[in-house]
Amino acid sequence: MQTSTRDRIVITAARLLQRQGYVGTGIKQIAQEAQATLGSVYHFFPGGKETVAVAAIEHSSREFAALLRKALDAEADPATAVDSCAGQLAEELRESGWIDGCPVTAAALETLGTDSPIQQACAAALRDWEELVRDKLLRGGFDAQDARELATTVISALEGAEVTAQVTRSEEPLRTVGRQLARLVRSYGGSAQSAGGTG
Amino acid sequence: MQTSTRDRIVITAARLLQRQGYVGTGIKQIAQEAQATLGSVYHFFPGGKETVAVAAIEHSSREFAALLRKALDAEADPATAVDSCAGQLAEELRESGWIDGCPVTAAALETLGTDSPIQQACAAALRDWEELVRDKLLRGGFDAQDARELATTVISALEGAEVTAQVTRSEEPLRTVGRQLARLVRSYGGSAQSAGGTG
DNA sequence: ACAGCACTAGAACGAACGCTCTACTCAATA
DNA sequence: TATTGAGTAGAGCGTTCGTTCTAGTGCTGT
Repeated sequence: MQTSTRDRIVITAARLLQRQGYVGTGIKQIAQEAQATLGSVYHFFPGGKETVAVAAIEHSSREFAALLRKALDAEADPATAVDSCAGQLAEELRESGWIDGCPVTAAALETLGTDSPIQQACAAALRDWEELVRDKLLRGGFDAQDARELATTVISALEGAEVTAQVTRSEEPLRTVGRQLARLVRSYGGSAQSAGGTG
Repeated sequence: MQTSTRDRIVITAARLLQRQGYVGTGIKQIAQEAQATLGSVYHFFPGGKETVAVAAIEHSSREFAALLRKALDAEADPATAVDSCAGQLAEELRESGWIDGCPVTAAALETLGTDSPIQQACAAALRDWEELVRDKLLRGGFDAQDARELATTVISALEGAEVTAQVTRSEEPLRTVGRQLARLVRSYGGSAQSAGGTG
């Protein structure tokens, strides 16, 4: 077997959580689709379902961060890079049949009232992604506060556009939001080297 | 009793769906919190859980549309109106203890693979809300295509900002996104120069 | 009075849930 | 050979799920 049983469980759980949410995903389903048994799942994750979910979300978070980092680094201009991110998300979403969206949103929304580890893992993921965008803007010469506000906006807008794209089964929301975000970023100072400051 | 049993079921289901999603909300819980019995629920909704959910989402959609319309109409300038919307959402979110977010996102994400009536109701809700924003922009003198793209961006960004605000338990994402959206809107042909009094 | 209807009330069903439990395989050691 | 520990395998626990079912209540028209 190429991947270990533990890894297969985490990867499968991540995919199922992304598509069905926390409550909608059963331990038995995870075991079955990971080609593992119930005993194996509880062997590697004595903490039960919640522990599996946290590991899965952390895995998804790292995976999405890698995608984000790669897309951001591929373009020198931050505005173009943000637009490129949206395009990449649109492409992957379409290829998955509109089901593989943001890996943490579904799980996050289901555990809102609680202060569960799942909730915390989702919050950490959002924070990490936002930081990636913020750093890209800082490297592009943006003012610290502008970079922070733009990063929040970019991540939130991409998040929302992905949901909209999934629900409407169309790339258009992501494409449109990508364009508008690029325009917004460019409205600060115009090009890569100048610093904004209209705040 | 002031409200009818049917209405209590729909309103209760709407609130629970918003907070717990579709899978996480049980028919028995709906009945109990609506002070109705299982028999009543199945009397009014012979189609079962899915029928209740669709009615609840349609209710939430109308309710949110009313809030949106009111916030948009309160300001003449579209950019200021959008910012005001975000502020209103932030306020209500904080007051609810960060649990009453977008009324359809959670349910939408759980039924993505399917072409269930729930999915369609969520898609219709998003479309309606976007149309409200688009009409506001058109009344503000915006070009048709600009209005459409901006409306998509505004709804998506607000959607995402609401989720981010819920997860991080902070108004800041909504406040920030509101400011940035206003800036984006203003970047099209200046601020409220045309169509001051729209009534 | 009585039939008819809208609605209330909740017991009960099969299925699925998360989780625990015992039994097993098998390679590595002594 | 015997023992040990990691990992596999799945039966079965108690609970809850969505749904169905029968029984009963209260109001209306005749």
